Amino acid sequence: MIEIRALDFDLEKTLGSGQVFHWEKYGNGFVGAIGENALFLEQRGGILKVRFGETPKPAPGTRALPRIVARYFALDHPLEEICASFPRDPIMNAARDFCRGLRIIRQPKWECLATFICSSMKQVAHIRQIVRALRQRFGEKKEIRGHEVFSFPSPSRLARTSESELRKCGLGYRARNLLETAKRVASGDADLDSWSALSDRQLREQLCELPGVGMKVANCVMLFAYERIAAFPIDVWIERVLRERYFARKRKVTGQMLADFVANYFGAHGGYAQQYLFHHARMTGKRKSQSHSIDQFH
DNA sequence: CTCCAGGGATGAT
DNA sequence: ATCATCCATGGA
Repeated sequence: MIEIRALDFDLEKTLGSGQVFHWEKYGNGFVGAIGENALFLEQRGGILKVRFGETPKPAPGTRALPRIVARYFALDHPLEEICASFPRDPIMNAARDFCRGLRIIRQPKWECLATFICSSMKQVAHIRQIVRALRQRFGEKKEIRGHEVFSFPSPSRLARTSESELRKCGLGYRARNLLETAKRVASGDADLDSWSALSDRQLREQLCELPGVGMKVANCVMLFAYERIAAFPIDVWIERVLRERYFARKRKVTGQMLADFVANYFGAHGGYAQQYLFHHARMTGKRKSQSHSIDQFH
């Protein structure tokens, strides 16, 4: 068990804000995995307590684990500075107050890309279910505190499944996109790591060539896996916020107008602003705000 | 039961 | 460039 100082950080908000989908509530904390490392996490004030499971042979040293956790949760991001850069308006102010301590996670690239290919036209609860099924069927089993945790399956593992096997995970028509993208990544045709060197525009262009990846998913992957914190995904929730709050009673607002507006208005840390607006809207929305919490184990 | 979801691809204006 | 339609699935 190790302890990490984590100031200006809210574990529950960060894990429950719809950027990652596999962490499960467990007691006063969460069980899940960072890459191949199965973990139990629990926050007590400014301290993040971490227990790790029995890992196979090449276990990262206990020296390396705190850094892996701190990097994953982006504890190095200057959150005060980022929040101070948000525009001052009633909507943004409310979201900023509500989401204090929420950080944009640095996700493994393939895991992030694959899960957001699965996310299209799915509620967060459905995505969690799909991701759980993919991990259980094709991932590697780990154990933490007597509980099974599965790593996310590699591109090559998914590349040698079939569309019908993937459909058994509840993927529907997304199965083909996930399979084809897995093949491109596994073959090296799409080299996700090398894309880190690309400009935002070039990276977005490469991502959008993958089947099942359009502007929204590309922006999610850029924001959640490539540290492009200006990337501003516009989903149905954000679009509703923009149209109802920022473009109130205006007609003929095109998608391009929304994209241009957010790029100029929310600025260099727009991705953070977007995540705060998204989480705030989803948690306080008038429509069905009951039981959005992460599923409890029993 | 109905409604709708962290959309994308395609084809018609 | 913008819009219409279809695509499966299952929680709420």
